[in-house]
Amino acid sequence: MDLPPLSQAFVLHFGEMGSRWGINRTVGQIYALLFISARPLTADEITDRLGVSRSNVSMGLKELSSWRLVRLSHQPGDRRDFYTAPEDVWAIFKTLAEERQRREVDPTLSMLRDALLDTPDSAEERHAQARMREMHDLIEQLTDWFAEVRKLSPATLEKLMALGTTATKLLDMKERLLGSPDKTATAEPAQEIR
Amino acid sequence: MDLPPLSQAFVLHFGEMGSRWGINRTVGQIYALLFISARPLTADEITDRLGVSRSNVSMGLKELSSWRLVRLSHQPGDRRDFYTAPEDVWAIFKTLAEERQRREVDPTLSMLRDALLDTPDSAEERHAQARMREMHDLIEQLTDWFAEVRKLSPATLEKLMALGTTATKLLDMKERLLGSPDKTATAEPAQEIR
DNA sequence: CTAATGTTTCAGAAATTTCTGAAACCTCAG
DNA sequence: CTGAGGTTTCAGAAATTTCTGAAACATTAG
Repeated sequence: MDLPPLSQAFVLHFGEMGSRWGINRTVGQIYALLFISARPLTADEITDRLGVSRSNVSMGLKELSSWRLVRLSHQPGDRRDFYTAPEDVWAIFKTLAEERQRREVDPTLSMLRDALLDTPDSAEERHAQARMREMHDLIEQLTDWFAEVRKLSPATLEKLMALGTTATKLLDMKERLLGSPDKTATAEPAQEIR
Repeated sequence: MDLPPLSQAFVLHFGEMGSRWGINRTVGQIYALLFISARPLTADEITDRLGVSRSNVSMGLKELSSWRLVRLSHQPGDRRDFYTAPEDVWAIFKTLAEERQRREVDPTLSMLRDALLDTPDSAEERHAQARMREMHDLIEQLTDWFAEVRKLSPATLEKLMALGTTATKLLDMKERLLGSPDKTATAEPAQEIR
């Protein structure tokens, strides 16, 4: 690997973390390299800098494209493909969240939905199905919420996050202001913190 | 594998998804089985029901313990260990979020912090470091926010989530009500949606 | 102490995933 | 059409991860 120290540390770390993440070492390294690069890189440049095989890089880039984490660009008078990581770190995070949703959550949700349509044929199965319903409802709720959050602009999102602990106070405030709890407050008001 | 149809479908699905998740098939299956089980199970019962080796189950349970996703219990006059998945799906989700934070995010954050302390020795490295700072700041912000959110009671959390898109309106309301933006609104007010 | 009953560890077998080099495959300029 | 410049595919090699059975290691009842 042929990189200056800071960059090298970053790239190596992403390679290692890759495995905890479900992407492989090379893919992690390619992404890291693109992320910190000041300009678009060709597949060959990536190959040289990382010291892995050309085909490995080609597959890695394909994988990253399928995650929509790299963009392709071209330069006049050059027909090679140049790759970039998107500038906006917020956008990157959103993309990541969307893709993980699609790959890791949606299939489970759909399996659960199917399971909930079936008729359990024993007491045990009845209990199992009840648990599945709990899980399904939680996941669905989280999913919907994240989808809403992802729609917010970075600026709004930052404000919302900056609120942090204030969130509760804000909720209280809302309830006081709007008077009777609306559909958003169907949870039992007297419920204690568990 | 010796399970009624609904349960089997659930367990198999979790086994498969396991790989997308960074846990292995057996661990996924063990957890799924415990999750839908109406009563605590012994390691041997798990072994029989899943049809995998006893040692594999032992290791799987150890792994799940390290994730704090199973609890140990005992029954009078029996010295075997009985395992359960926590009842509360919200608690499960929180645990999962905390562990992933610890294993997947914290190491990166600490690497980034180190990198930001170094002095870049070229223009390229300077740019790389700037990108790392962007990433660091985003991750830190998200991390802090999630930590706050995790502190909320399930009830509050549900209310907050039920708000969904209303959040923005609520924010506006708050700013109107409280007049001048406080420390929670340091983001430039005029900033546009990108 | 010894048996019985239970759990964990570990080295190697099996399975899976990743990586490579070579060949196949574009696409376009001339 | 041809060949230069580029990318992708693919079968097998290499590496990693998972799984197993056997042995080691508790713990407690008698």
